[in-house]
Amino acid sequence: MQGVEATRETGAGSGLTERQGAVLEQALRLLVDGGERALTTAGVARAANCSKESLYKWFGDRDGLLSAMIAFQASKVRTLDVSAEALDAAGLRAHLVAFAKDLLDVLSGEVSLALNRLAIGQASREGSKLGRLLQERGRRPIARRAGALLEAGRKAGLLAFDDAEEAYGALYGLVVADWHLRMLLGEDASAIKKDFSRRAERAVDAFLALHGGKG
Amino acid sequence: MQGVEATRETGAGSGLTERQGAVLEQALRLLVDGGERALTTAGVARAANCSKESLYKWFGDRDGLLSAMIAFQASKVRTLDVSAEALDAAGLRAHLVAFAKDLLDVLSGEVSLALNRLAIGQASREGSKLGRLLQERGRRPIARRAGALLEAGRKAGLLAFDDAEEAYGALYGLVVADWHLRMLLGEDASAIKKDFSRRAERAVDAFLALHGGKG
DNA sequence: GCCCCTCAGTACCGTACGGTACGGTTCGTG
DNA sequence: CACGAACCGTACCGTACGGTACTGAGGGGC
Repeated sequence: MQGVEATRETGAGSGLTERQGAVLEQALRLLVDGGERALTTAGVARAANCSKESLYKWFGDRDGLLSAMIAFQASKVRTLDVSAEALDAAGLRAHLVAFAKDLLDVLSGEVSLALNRLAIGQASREGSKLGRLLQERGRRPIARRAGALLEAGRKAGLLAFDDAEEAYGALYGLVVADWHLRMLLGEDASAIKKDFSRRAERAVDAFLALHGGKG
Repeated sequence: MQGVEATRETGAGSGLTERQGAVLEQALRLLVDGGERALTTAGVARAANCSKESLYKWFGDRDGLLSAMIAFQASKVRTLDVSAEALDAAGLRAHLVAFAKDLLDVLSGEVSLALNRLAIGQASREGSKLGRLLQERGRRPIARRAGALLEAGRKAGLLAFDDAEEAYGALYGLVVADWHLRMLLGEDASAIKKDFSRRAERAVDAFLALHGGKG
C-alpha cells in the first residue's frame, strides 16, 4: 500500500503525499492536545505510525515540520471570495456579519490557537519565520476577503472611508477586541463561543455606524 | 554587603529583596534578548552573578521564577488613576487619547511582548497559570483605569453606553486592532511606533463617534 | 574570637529531546 | 524470482537543561 500512497498527492497541490498529510494531521493533534512540549519528533512518529527517519526525510528538521504544519493547516481553510454584485445595505450587512462570525470561528478554533501559540513562542527565534508564515497564510487571506467586501461596499455607495487598511482595522478591532489574546493566554473559550453571533452583529452595527455611507 | 541586602526589601512591598529584584531584572533582560529558550536557570545565575541554589531557594523552581518575573514587572508599571472631577468634552477626549497612547506604549514594550510570548507559549501547560497571572496583573489594572474613565464620562453626560465592558471592548479594539498580535508574531514594531499618536487620536475619535453622548 | 547563616561557584545526576544509523519488511518492477 | 526503493521500528549518540549537593568565603550576632 505504501508505494501507492507515496506518489498520490494531496488535493491542494502542495507537494505533499496523502501519507505526509496524515502525519501532519497527527502532529497538529499532538500540538493541540499538549502544546509545543508535546510535539516531539518521537511523539509525532509514534502517533502517526511512521519512523523518525521518514520525518527527517520529508520535512528536513523539526522547524521544517512546524512550517509544514502551518502550511498544511492553511491549505485546508478556504477563504471564499464574495461576489460583489447587486449589493444593497441589507446584503452588505449580512456579508459583514458572516465575515465577522467566520473570523471569530477561525480565531477561536483550537488548531488556530495552537498554531498561533507555537509561532508566538518561536517569535524570537530565527527571525520569526513561523510568524511571517502564519501572517502570509493566515491573516492575509482573511484581510483580502474583508478588503474586497469593503471596497465593494464603497463602490456601491454603502460605505465611506479614506483608507481601506484603516477601515479593516476598525472592523477587526470591533469584532475581535482582546478576545483573541485572552484565548491565546488560555482563557476558556467555551463560554465565549456561544455569544459569537450577537457579538458579530453588534460589532458590524458599530462599524456601519462609523463608516456607513450617507448615514 | 550580602547580609545587608538580604533584609532590605524592594519598594513595592512584594516580599522581594533588592538582590532578588536585580536577579529578576537580569532574567527579564535574558528573556527579552533571547526568548524563552535563552532563559535557563544556569543562564540567569550567570547573568545575575548568583548561584543556581539561590535561585531555587528564592523562587522554588523555574515556574516560580517565571511567575516572579511577571509579578515583578507588573509591580513596576503603575497605572495612575484619573481624577474624574470637572470633566468636559475636551478633557475626556484628552484623557482617552492619553489612555490609548499608554496602552499602545505598554503593549509594544519589549518586556511586555516577551512576557506575553512566554505566557502564551505556556498556555497549554498547567492550566495556563502564567496566562491568568498576566491577565490579573496586566490587563485588569488597565481595564480598571479605562472603566473608571468611561464611567466618569457617562456620569458627566459625555458618553452613552449600556454595558461598560462592551464599551471598553470597542475602545480597546479600535485602538489596538490586530497590532498586538502582529507584534507578538515578530513583526517589526519600530515602523509602527512612530504612528502611535495619530493612531490613538483616530481611534478615540471613532470611539467618541460611537459612544459620544448627545452626539 | 567564635559560631552560624547566607550565598557564589561548581560539580554532578537524571532525563528528555533532536538527529542519525541500522536491520527487517513490504511493495512495485523487470 | 531477484532487485531496489520506500519505510517502519528501534536502538543509539550527543547535548542541553532542570534540579541537587558540596565547598568555601564573607559577614553579622554574641
